[in-house]
Amino acid sequence: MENVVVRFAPSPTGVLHIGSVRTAFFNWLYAKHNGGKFILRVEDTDKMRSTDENTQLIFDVMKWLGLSYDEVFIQSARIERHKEVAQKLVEEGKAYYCYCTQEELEQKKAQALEDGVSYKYDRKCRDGVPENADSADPVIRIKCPLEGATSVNDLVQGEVQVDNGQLDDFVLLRSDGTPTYMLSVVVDDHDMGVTHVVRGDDHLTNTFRQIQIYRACGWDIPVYAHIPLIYGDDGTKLSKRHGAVSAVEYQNLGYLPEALLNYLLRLGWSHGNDEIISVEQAIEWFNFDNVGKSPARFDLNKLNNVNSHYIRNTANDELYLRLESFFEREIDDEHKNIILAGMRSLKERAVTLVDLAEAAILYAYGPTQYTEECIKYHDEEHLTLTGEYLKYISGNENYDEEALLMMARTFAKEHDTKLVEIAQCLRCALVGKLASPSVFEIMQNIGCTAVEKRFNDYRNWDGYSRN
RNA sequence: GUCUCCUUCGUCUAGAGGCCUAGGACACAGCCCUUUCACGGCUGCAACACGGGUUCGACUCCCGUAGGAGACGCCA
Repeated sequence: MENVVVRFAPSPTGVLHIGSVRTAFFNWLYAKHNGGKFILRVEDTDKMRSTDENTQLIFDVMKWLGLSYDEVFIQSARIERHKEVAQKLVEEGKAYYCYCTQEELEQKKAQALEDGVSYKYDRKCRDGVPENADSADPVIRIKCPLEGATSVNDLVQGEVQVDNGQLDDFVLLRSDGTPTYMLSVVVDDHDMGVTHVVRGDDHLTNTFRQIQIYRACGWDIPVYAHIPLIYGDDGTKLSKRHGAVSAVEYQNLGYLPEALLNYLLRLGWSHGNDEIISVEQAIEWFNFDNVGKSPARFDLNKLNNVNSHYIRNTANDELYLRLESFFEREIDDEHKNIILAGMRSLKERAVTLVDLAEAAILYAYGPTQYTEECIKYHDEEHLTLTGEYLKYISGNENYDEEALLMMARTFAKEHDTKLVEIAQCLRCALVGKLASPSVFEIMQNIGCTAVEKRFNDYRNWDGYSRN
């Protein structure tokens, strides 16, 4: 494939949607796979709804995900060019001024709805300016063919054909002189040399309109690939009511970019039975043949699974770096080292970076409260037994996990009890709940003094007044 | 309503006419491992929407039906 040029063209009228992220990723992969160019184009022609915050968010998310682009454009900077094309089409008789007022069109639309027929602009102004044209600011509409059919050979959807009778003379330039999306995309894609348009299949029907513009301008039509949308668990287009939909939300929820990308890739695309696919492998394998045509539902369980996999497989020091923004307190060097020492077993238990950060703080600093289940190990028997175990080991030189465990086993046997009784009581003291990495590992890492302090705190806990 | 698209376990999917007694992954259940929780290992549960063709043979090809989704803006 020579000189592939693709683009990701989000509009900053809302926060960057997770579905858009997948579109961006597929574009990026296709460019990388073919050694082509990837363009980021912010489509902000709707000035009323576009915001700088959302634009910034797009850049931030792309950076977070590592989706680098070769060029970046802000569409509104190109408005003059868009206008120029519209004007030229009018001069060539391929587009025309329409003086119909919005009220007039609203009325016709309402009428069509009442009659139960589908509304299409009636082309009133197509063959010349009507007598009573008093609208000061007309729009420019394209002259769509009245007969025949338009077809595309989509890389994902296959051959799709639509009767031109379905098309109406849509607006290219608004009455305030600004271009519509339909015009802007086509002009920009052409000017930027875009060879492949990869986007959500909600744009499929727009394609037939956009092709009319290409034809009117006499330009080459790009290759299209319309990928299915991501649905929510109820099978409809993923939206806010389904939960988190913006890319930053997932970042804040503690998902790793590589995990999110891996998950999104497998949603609708496959490579045999492969589930964990690195970005490098994805670049090598990606193609549109293996993109399914049917929409996929977003499944948080699977994302969680993939995320925990990537967390487990990230090196400890690297993981610590990623974790820093999730810590809810300052960490001094001493405690940082404790966390690093415990990272191997901590990361095995985490689903998100949020979980991991929380568990790490607990590990290094100890509990600030105890869960209800700790009451069970807060009776005289457990406290005495565990207290004696701590006394039993206090004089020992080897304060390491293995030795502590061995001594606990011996101690339990001597006192005719089970290891689990001591371990769980210790666990309550050390982290305030019944699930954690090995208590003996924690003891080794935080040291004898901290262990005794945590145990005393636990002993002094007034567990029974909590209820 | 009109147009377009879709339909394999609950979910993501493998499947290019015989390899299918339909495979994998997530989720779920059970067992093993085990100081808890996880991890890991094993086992189980669970699907070709329906009806017609074509064919010696159909999850795979064709046609219908049903269901679902998307698009129908001076939004993108």
